Amino acid sequence: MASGSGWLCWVLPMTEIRQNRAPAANPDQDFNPCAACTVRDLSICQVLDEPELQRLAEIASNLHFSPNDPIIDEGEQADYLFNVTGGTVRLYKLLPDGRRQITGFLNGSDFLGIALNESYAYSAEAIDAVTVCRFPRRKLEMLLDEIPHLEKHLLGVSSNELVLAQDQMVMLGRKTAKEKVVSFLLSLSRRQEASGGKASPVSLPMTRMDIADYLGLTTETVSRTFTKLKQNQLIKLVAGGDVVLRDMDALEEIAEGF
Amino acid sequence: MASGSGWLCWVLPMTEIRQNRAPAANPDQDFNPCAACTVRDLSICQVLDEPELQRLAEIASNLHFSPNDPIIDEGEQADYLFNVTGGTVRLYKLLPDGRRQITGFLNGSDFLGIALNESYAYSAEAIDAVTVCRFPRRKLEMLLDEIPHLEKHLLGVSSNELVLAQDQMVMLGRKTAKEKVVSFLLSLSRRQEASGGKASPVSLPMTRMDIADYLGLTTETVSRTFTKLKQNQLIKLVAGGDVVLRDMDALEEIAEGF
DNA sequence: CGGTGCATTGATCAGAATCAATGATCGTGG
DNA sequence: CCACGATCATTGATTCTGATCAATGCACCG
Repeated sequence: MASGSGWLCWVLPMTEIRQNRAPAANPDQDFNPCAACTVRDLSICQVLDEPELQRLAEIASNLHFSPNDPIIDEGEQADYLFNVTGGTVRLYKLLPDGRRQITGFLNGSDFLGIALNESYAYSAEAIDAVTVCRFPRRKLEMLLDEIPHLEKHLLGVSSNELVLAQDQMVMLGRKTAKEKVVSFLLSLSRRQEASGGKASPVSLPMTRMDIADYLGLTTETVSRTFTKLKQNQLIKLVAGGDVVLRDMDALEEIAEGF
Repeated sequence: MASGSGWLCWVLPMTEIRQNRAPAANPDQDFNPCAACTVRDLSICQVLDEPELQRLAEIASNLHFSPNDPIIDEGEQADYLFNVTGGTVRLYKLLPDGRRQITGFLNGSDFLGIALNESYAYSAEAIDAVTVCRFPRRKLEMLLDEIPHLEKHLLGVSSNELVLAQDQMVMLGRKTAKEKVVSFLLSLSRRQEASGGKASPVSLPMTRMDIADYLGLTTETVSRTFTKLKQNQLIKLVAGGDVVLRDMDALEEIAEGF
């Protein structure tokens, strides 16, 4: 989910993060929307120079979605790739009887649709108000041929996702409910930090049901686990559904099963 | 998870082996190996022409491992990439208290090490007698720059792995023990077919413990589930630990949770 | 206000884990 | 060649974590 780490080499020139640009307003193709992009230096665009960015802008459109809007449907023809520029997205797969597994949450600067198959391997929905940058797949592929270091970067992103997927497997297959919930909170915390925020009040835009379907649990178990963590002074729930992590070290140990 | 499509071809050896860790690893005889490669047409070598193949052969070494030999260790410096050319490999991650999650089984033509940062994200061990083709990472990186379509192919392989990883998450998070075991047998079956074999007597080189650690179960539960499937005439255990799938359609339905 | 989601808490149940014993298979050495 | 030990698989008895069933609480919004 987190983009950024390189594969064969670190292609990322870690320019400092410019946080204060205004969000892209209603975008049209008559100016370069990337210039105003708030996640540009965190996303795949960080490896592009001005002319390249211009090329990309020409094939991109900005879209936004309201809570629970579908963004892509599993099995649907994969005509577009996306870059999330704001809000939070859930990716999931369903079993025929309705059981759901959420495979990841995306937010600002995450790339969506990297699976370059004919059809999408999972569904994606907006959790809150979401903005994305959308690229027609065919055009992006052509662009990739012209910008080899972009392709290399995508390979890095992809291989990083693979590492995260394996952590996720350990979590789903071998951790207890408590360890799962704590791991989840810590991963959100690290993610917030990585994108320039604070580690501690972790924001939880998703519902308990989303969390449960991500962790392979039920809402009740997630809720009970939160309650126990509160009782143990390890977390605190505050306004807006945010969670304060009160003892990072203790939480880290719990997450790894010590 | 049968880590997807194969990658680099069975390019061999000649370079002397700098044996840093792997036991029982001997270089093969020095003839041009690609000609005799059994997995070449299944691997990424299908996109290479003769000169390119030659370049690859020059940087490759052939190694083999005995059952339970370590191939790579999680956290170790990732100096090499591998292509499995024979036998079966288990990939796994451990929690500090020893709980193990197997994230995939690799065999002929599978690539090992694609999810790669500076250090390996998981450990790998030989399950049975394993042969691999090993590439120094630095040299392979240089080669990638010269062969762009190899890099593109790699992105495809990587994104395919991601799709498989997501199926694995559904399995671990939302399937019952029975569904897990049946899904596992079917994935092995499909894999055998894809590499030119028969769908039905599925060969199981790994132990019940390996299967359990792959499915997020215990050996006892795996064993009991096999027994129940036998009783229901859905499978039959035959000599050599092979499993006959007696009713594909019924098994497919069970695996998807209908 | 009253309704509609969502979250929390409680009581009970069930599926898989754990604890424990027995069987089967295989490799080794006497 | 057989006996022994070691490893792995199977089966049984019991426990326990997390699921299920059910009710209540809470906040937001028309």
